[in-house]
Amino acid sequence: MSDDTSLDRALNAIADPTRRRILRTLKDVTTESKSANSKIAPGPCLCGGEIEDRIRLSQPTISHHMAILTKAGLVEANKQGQWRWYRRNEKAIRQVVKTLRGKL
Amino acid sequence: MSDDTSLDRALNAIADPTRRRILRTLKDVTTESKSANSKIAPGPCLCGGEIEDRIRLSQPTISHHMAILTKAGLVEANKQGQWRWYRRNEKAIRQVVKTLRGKL
DNA sequence: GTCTTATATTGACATCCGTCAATTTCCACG
DNA sequence: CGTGGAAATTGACGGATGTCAATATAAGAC
Repeated sequence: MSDDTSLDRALNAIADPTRRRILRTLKDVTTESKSANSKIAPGPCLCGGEIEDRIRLSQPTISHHMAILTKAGLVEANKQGQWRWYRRNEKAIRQVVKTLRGKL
Repeated sequence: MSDDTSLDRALNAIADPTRRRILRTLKDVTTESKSANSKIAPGPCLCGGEIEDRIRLSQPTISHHMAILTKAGLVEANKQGQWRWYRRNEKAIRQVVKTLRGKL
């Protein structure tokens, strides 16, 4: 996949406010140390339902956005049983900013 | 205008490939030292017609994109007679990258 | 197997967006 | 004035996009 397409996808993903909220939510959980109400809690991850709870949009909508963020490489998904744990791909996110600084 | 709206507008502007081409075209002219075929050439600027020539899209389309880029603050427009000279707003562009690094 | 829960997919809807042709506005110059 | 060129605006069109309800799929628990 060409680098241009990659930047395209990343920028498209980032341009949507809801998806930026999701990325931010995924980041906050890192320092938040999710405990009680968390369903399993394998580190700085959130599953779809938890994201749904925090973003307050329908489950299909969240699923849709997570697919876009994943395809853009900005988050990684880890399937574990019936859950999918989402984690930010910090390296990819930094790379977008870096590429932007050069290509803009 | 809120900072969030500002980032929103900037990201929206940047997310479109054509507008990124325009920004890049505007940057290239800086080192290109436009001479012969240039109509007036007041420094590192391009007028609408010149951008139209290089991007190869219709005049209304270019005008549309320039309005979006200008509203986002990424380019500045300087009206001079019947021409409008467009220049990159380097400070604003750097600011977007910086804000992104923090807010993403 | 059946039930329950988590996620994905489908289909529909309204809205937004990029593009162009046609027209209008603005402005310099005879 | 009027003419001509540059840019903005309008209107239309097709395509993409965000959202949800309904349904389907997957997978653990009983």
